Amino acid sequence: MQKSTSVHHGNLRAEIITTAQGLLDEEGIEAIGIRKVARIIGVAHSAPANHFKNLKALLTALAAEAYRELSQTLDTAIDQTSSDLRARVQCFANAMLDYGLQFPNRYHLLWRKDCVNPNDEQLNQAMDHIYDRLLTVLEPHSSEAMDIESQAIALWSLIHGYVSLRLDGSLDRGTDAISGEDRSTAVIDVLINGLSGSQQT
Amino acid sequence: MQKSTSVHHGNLRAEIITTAQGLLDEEGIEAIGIRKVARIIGVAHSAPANHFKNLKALLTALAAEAYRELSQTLDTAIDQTSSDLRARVQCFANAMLDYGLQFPNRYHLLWRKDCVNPNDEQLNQAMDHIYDRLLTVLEPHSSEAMDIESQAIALWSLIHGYVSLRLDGSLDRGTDAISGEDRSTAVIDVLINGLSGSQQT
DNA sequence: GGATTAATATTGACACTGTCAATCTACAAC
DNA sequence: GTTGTAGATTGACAGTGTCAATATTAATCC
Repeated sequence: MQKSTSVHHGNLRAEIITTAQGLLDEEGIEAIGIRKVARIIGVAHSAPANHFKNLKALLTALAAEAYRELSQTLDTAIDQTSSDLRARVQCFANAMLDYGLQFPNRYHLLWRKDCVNPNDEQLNQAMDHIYDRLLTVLEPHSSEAMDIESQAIALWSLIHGYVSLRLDGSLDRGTDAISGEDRSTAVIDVLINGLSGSQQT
Repeated sequence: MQKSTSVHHGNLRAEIITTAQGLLDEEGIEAIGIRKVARIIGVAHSAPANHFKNLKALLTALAAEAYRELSQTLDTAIDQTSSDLRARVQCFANAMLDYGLQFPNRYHLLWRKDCVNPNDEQLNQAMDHIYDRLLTVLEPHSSEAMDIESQAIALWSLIHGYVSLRLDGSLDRGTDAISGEDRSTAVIDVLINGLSGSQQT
């Protein structure tokens, strides 16, 4: 019953991830360290090696978890949405922005390909899942005038770029005449107008 | 005449930056280290401390230099452009993408706010300069229907997001039916259509 | 139940790193 | 020629990730 008495506490792996997530959220990616996590948990400095062969492996696990969270957030955001293109896209974008604002460092980790094992299975399929959701948002629109892939990439780029810029304060420079929420819908609207717009040679 | 004989070689600061840039380009940001740079140059491990009090200070200098390079690239790209909005925007976006493709790690450093002193003077004014150039691209358009700030932010977000995704291979997933160059102009076109598009309530 | 085997935690070591303090060197100005 | 100072050196300290060898626990088989 009292696992903590035993030297093998059985769920060390989970505890490592939880602790590392805490460090990530509060101090950033670079604050995560194998020895630091072990020290916080109260275990030998090399105990985590049994569960993660590398620091990179640990960070990869964190990134995979973050991807799953984001996927789930997007899934629930989309399901409850209307059949209007503008509403669907705004909903998707808002979910993405909300996640970034709530967990800035987790969001950053998603794109730190240098911290993460690029061949990781879970990670790649989580990315694919998100991209599929993106297509789900656009597909009902399905204007034959413009290829849907370019539209998807444009939307994905715009949202990711906007969230990134928001998170690292690059947009706080100019005098923001309008509030953050209005700004984000306005920015997304610019692109939505383009989605329905006429194709040009 | 032969400075190398003297213990003070006089231009150590420049040599540090050059060496660090080399490491950045070839091995990435995390490969840069004070001691490593000193070892490569052939100087004591603590010699760089006279010119950069921190590793962060060194990285900040590198980022400032990268910002200046990008600014200059954008400047020359814009000057030789027509008065057509589409052409101007495509030109701006292409210059940005080209810089990212040529120096991926320098581009990444631009957005690594955790590596860099956020209060650095040169850095901030370089960022402002780029944003001004962005407005220069859009201003002649000046449709009163939509506020130019949202347009600028949308464009900036789209370009930055697209370049980022391209650089870390996130767009290599789907079957790219069209070539990279055509894809990028198509993606930008989606947004340009939105810039001229009708404003929606 | 008792011995064996596999999983997991510990300890110690190695080669790194950034940063600080104290020292030494060489040049410049007075 | 002496002095002052910017710049380079050396040494130390507290960290880090990773590996190898050891010890301990848990599970499996006879």
